[in-house]
Amino acid sequence: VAVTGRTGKRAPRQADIARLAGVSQATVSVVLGGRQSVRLSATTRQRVLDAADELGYQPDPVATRLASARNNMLGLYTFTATFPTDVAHSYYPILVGIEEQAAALGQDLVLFTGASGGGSRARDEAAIRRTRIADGCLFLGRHVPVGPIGRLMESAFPLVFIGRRDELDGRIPHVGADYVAASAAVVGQLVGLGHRRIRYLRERDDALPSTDRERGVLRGAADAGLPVDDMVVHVGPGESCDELVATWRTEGVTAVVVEETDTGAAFTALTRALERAGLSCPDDLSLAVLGTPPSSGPVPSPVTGFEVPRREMGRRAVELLVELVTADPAVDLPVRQELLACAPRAGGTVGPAG
Amino acid sequence: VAVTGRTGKRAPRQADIARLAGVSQATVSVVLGGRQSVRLSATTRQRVLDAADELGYQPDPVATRLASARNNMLGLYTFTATFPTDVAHSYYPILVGIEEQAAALGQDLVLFTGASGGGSRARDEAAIRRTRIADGCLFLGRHVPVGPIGRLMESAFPLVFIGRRDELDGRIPHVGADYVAASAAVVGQLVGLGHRRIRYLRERDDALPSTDRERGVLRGAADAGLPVDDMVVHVGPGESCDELVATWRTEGVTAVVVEETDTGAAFTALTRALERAGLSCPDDLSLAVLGTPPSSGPVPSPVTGFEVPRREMGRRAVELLVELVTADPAVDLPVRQELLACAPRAGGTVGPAG
DNA sequence: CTGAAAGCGCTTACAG
DNA sequence: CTGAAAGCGCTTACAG
Repeated sequence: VAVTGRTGKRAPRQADIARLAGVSQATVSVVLGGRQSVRLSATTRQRVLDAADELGYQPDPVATRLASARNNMLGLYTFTATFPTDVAHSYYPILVGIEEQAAALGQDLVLFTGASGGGSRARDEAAIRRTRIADGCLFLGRHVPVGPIGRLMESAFPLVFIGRRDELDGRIPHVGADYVAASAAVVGQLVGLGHRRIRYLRERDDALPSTDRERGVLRGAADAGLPVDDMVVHVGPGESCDELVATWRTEGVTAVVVEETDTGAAFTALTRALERAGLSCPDDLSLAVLGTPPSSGPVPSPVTGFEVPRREMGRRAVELLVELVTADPAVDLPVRQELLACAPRAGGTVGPAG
Repeated sequence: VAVTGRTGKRAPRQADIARLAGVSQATVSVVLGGRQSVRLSATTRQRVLDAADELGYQPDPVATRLASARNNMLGLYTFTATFPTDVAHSYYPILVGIEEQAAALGQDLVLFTGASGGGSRARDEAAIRRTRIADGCLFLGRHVPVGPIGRLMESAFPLVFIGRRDELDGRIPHVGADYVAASAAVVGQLVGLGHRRIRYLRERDDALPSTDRERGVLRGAADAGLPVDDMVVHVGPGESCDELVATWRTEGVTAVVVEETDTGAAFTALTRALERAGLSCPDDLSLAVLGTPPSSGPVPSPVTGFEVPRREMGRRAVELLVELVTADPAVDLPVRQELLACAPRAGGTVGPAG
């Protein structure tokens, strides 16, 4: 009844193989599926294999998936454009890691672009629901639409977030970076060099990567017995840091730690202000950045701080997702959540306290 | 009989809506599919819509696809890793364009990583066959496996190559760059500045982007009445250009045009040799490059030449592919092949002939 | 105007 | 050891 939809030669199906080999279509499925649970005579098996080979058979992944088997496709859902034009430096290494590991594990990747439209709630819901076409899905973005994601998790659809998440009672599987430890270590390093008056500059946007870094900084300061009350300073989008820098000079601040985000706004604002004030690092002020700045601009490169292991995060997320996908659905796995260490970057912008 | 395969709450199906609205599942399909060919009473339609809304229905993309409708998924098959670590500069803008346009047209993207394995013929065949999971597929790479691609085309599977192709009797749909015209224009520019002794340096690997550039260079030279016999010079991978540069000096060569490829090998070899020889551009020698070099290295930036419109190629390829996918299969479209113009880049490495 | 049926190409219990 | 049947969740002619 249904129409082929296209002219041209049809791709061979299991039914074609069955006809050629003189067996039933179900037998073909068993042979090609490589299921040992069912035992077939070697000759039957070989006849099927030969017929499949002769016809150049390739299974239809859509049908395979609908029949509840696996697809070998992993989804990647980004809450913004997957290939950002201006923040390529941030996502790209993650994508490289994802593709690398997906290829290694024989998984194709579905990029769900639905989110890019910046759509309504209903569109988001539909877009997220659509990830089901894959065996499982990776999610990447600063914020989580808890409704749709919760429903996906309820239905036991395998998913892994890239970046730590604490929504949904902390049950969201993820691979993140240990910003807390890395940030605390940066402060520890400064303290070790004799710095006592340290400021932490961050953007206003509250997302976990930001609050984790702040927690780390405060922990590092507290561990060293430093006063913490006036340590954290915010800078809004588009704001200048000129006044802040001037204030710090009068306060005797010797080191500044700055947040690094996708946009790099805080870092850029700070380095511009330092340049305008004619201050150089580390001579006039020690500077550390909690991540990898897009380019150090006026400040000597590399800037002291740490590396976010983006590529490894991508790779590891794929590994975890494949584990979830291939796991026996009967057994309940513990929620998979991992934080990867951030390697320190020595850099040249930190020196002993004056 | 079949098992759900997963624990957890099932997502609502059309059958659930039908039960709730008191209609048949097929009617639900008609309503939600928005088909005007079938006319339904407004009340029935509304009841179905309400029920769908109440259940939070989202169609199963896999089932939709299997039932021979469209999928809104476009494939992207690269004959190497999709996200190259070292040649990111070359593919990335294409990917950006692809994603941009795919998102604009509501298409998801399937990245087929099968090729990355560097597999056998059979693996290639399987990997390429697998692209059928999408409504159509984009192909990206220097070489074409004509067998599998030919079979795909025979079956009327919509596909578009990025980059000009002349295989399969020139019937492969593609979006390329007009290297011939752009390369001829570069030579024309040099001639206009009085250069008569010009050399063209290229790599040995023969692919269409290389031969098109060479054709353009030779055409530009021929149009200007320049002798063409000793114009083209090859450099192998890893070879130095030191001797070439020395020879050119004795031959009175005043301008060199160099090929630009993914690896940038020829350009890099040449600029290193120029540096070692202590030659500067454009004072000692005019230099033009047929593309956008990864970074100009020792040579002043930007280098005179042209821009490959990679992002536009990606965008346009998606547009063409969607046209093919949505075309009425009954009517035969002409083979879609387009060459995009390369914008000239003035640069600062070309001057009047000494 | 609406519903029952067949089919997309597979997998998987189940019956011989 | 092998085959017939049901089912995955849809779409689409076709019959009422």
